[in-house]
Amino acid sequence: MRTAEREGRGRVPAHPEVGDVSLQQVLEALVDPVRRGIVRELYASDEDRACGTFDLTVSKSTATHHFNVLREAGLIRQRYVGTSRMNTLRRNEIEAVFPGLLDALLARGEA
Amino acid sequence: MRTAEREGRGRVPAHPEVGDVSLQQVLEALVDPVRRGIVRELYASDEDRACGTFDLTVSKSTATHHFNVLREAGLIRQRYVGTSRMNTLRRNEIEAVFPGLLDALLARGEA
DNA sequence: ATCGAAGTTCGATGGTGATCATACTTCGAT
DNA sequence: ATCGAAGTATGATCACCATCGAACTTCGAT
Repeated sequence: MRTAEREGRGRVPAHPEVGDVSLQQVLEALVDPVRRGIVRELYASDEDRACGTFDLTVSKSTATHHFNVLREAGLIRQRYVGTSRMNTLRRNEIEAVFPGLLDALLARGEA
Repeated sequence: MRTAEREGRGRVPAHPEVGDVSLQQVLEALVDPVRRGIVRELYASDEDRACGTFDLTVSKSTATHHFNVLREAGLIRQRYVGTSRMNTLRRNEIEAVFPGLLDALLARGEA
């Protein structure tokens, strides 16, 4: 198999199993308001979203950093489509491992 | 009224309304594993607990700092009894403002 | 009135993480 | 084959925060 490891540009980035991620890591990911904003947008839209389509207040390189942190915490799944990197919330997996967490964090309209 | 402001040593420390605390502040309080351990013990015991009775891995001065952070985030209530400072979880108030949050964070046996 | 127990206060320190600019890569479109 | 758009990599900077020790305060008990 050759194509399985590639999709778009470069290697497919590492996506841990949500069950292998510690609560500590998840909280460290979600304590940042920019990242919580990303998760909130994904939670609301329920569609693939390219990194560039988010309403972010930080530079592109910082945005890349935040998306990486979210992916490594098992919160989002990323894949390439052309030059765009599409993002989805791993909602069901998160709910299975951390039941109620996303709802509790996103319930209020807060950033 | 004179005694209302005093109870045990010094002034009664400031306890914000939970509704006035931002989710950001609550998360910043709960992202620290030592503080989450304190909350977990309070959640399990459901009784007043003196600071010194907790199973903490840090020095006394650091412990004081952590309890202060939790109080200022609206998560615990503190009062003096003799030289001891007793702590309770503000469970109902937290549940009213951030429903499901404590359960989601403390569900797993994780620190 | 003394002593110890329980916390507090006060700097100092060290590590971590968010941020940015710059340079670079990769892809699609022309 | 070139160009621009979308992101990535890298290195630097900066602020914040957890941590500690040492000195201090306050209270109850003797």
